[in-house]
Amino acid sequence: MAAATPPARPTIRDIAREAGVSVATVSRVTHDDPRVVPETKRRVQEVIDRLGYRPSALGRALSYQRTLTLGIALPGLGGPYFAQLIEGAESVAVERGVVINVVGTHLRPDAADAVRQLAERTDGLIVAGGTLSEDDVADLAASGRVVVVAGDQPGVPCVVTDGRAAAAELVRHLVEAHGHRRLRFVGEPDGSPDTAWRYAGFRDVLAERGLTEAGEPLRLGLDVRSGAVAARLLHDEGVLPDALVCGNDELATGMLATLPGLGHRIPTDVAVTGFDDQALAEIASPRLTTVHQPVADLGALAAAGALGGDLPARTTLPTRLVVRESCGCTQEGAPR
Amino acid sequence: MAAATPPARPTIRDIAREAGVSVATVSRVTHDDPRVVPETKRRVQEVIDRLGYRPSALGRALSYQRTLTLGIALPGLGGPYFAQLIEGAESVAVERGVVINVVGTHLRPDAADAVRQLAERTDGLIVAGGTLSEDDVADLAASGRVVVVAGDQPGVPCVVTDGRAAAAELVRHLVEAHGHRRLRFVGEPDGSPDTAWRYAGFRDVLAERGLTEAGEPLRLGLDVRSGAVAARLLHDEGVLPDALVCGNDELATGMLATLPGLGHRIPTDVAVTGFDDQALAEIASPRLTTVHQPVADLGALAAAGALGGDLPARTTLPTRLVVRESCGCTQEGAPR
DNA sequence: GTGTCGGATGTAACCGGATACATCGCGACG
DNA sequence: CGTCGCGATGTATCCGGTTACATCCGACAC
Repeated sequence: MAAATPPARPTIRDIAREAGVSVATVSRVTHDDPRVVPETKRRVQEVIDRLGYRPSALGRALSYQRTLTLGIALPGLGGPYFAQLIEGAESVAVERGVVINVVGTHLRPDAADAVRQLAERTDGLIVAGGTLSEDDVADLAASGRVVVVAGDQPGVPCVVTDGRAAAAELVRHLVEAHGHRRLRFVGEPDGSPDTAWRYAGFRDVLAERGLTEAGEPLRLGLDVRSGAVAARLLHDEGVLPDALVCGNDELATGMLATLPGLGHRIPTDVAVTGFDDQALAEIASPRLTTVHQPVADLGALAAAGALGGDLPARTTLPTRLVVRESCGCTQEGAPR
Repeated sequence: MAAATPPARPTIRDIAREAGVSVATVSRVTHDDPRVVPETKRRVQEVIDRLGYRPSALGRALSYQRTLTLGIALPGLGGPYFAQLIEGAESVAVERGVVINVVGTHLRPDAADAVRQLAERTDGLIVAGGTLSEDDVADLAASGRVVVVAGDQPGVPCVVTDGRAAAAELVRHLVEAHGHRRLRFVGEPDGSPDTAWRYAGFRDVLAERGLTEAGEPLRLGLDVRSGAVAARLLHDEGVLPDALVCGNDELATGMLATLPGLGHRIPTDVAVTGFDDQALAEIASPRLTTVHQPVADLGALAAAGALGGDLPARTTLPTRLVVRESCGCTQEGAPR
């Protein structure tokens, strides 16, 4: 039997020696350089195939001074929001022959370090809002790396949606179309800049209408489970507000799933709204009134910026209010 | 005014020159080598700080022949399953001072290539089942890379759960405890090995009991939206089976959300089961009967294997049947 | 005074590629 | 027949680190 060869990866010099040519010629063959005469090319290619040679990405990167990689740093990998962001970025990356590397930081005590590591191995970096402190991002940008923030940060190119205005539009719908006056926000404004802006928009409208919040924001995470927790919390408080404005769709879905079991009908007893317009929102019952965000477009734009170079300091993409039934509108779109 | 220095990253040689020492000394300082005399160390450190020098990860990796990075290749980044897998892996990675890089391939025409690229830059690789063809994985492993498959593949170290046995246990519950005889599988068995095993377990029990499938598998994706589609499809067929065995929780949740609206009560008219026991399963209404998988443990084990080295050819982690209400059991856990 | 030893630091090679420039060989042309 | 030009290939250097080994120097012992 053939002795199992220790699978040491051959280097370009191994190939050169074995094929009786110079490393330059091997490199030319791997780059399809037309200057190599067919016969030589064939011979080299044969050796490459036989030895299973593949140029080391590391060596290449060092020499090119480019890694052909785009980095994306996110707080966590859960949730459709980030998946969509990545998809958007991926579409651009594929076009440019670049591969995407993602890191999630929310489990890491050394988040900033992990991202720096990533930055080190990529040509450009997309940092999602809330992944790092502003200082860390600024630091990164200052160290000569191309950084784009999907979210909000002065001094660094950003791609954003106007969450504040979007939330305001949503809340205005609740107030104007449905006459709700006792509104409560669900989500942790201090948890992420996005949530903070949404909360700000929420408060804008209350102020505008001379309303007061029906209680402190319910400071919970942005996941389904937190929605269930929030529902129980509210139920235990006794009296529910007219409407619950949730930080995102998952949170809202958790409430949608839990409130009816506690005897609160939606939207009759209480209206619920989401944010993001994810797949869930359309499936939920009642279907969720929410704000559509062009998340994939954000990702694509950020990717183009991070790879291409010049992006204006700030690009704002439009959102769209999606009125379904959880706010109290009918299937046909009429209020109540 | 100081002319804005072009933010070119200083190299180790820049530091050496500026500090009046050799590159070896600089390297020693960055490694906290005790052989450097304090005074020298201080001087070098000062220059490092002043110029903002950070050793290039690329250069280091090339020299070390290690990247201190663990790669994870997944089909897509959506869905809680993969998020959990990554979390499990991350816990191990953090311990070992290794950073994780993730790539998703489902949007890439050149999936195998993208993963190879990743392999190139990492010390070990976790490939989720269904990400690549078996050939591609074998190829990768053959090229001297440490590869662990989270899923099923002969010839490569695997960490798995026994999806076939788990599915069988689930289906047996439907048949024995609830007396369901007309069962239908929802999901695309050819779509991923996991789904294939689950379908196999499903068929095992049917065969065992002399039952026949109540129709072909509904070959759909594993997401919420597909569940909604499946529900409509079934409704349009007219007569529903006794029980729907779904490929995962998301699919099941989609059905849970859609069937009632079409006039089918769950579990009275039709039982529905999921797979994976994700957060959704507990929140859904009715709460979803499903199979708990130790996904994070899988991730952790795979990471340990990919980083540490020797993992047995195949490690199987136990699953647990989680009986809730969507199968027809009552809250208290009694059948019907 | 000289030999020895050890600690601090420097020199140079190496990791795996890419590539500017040098070299070589050959046909064409004056 | 010498030379020029050009196409094919080789040589050597660089990318940014690490590190085995060499070197230098002062202290100490004899």
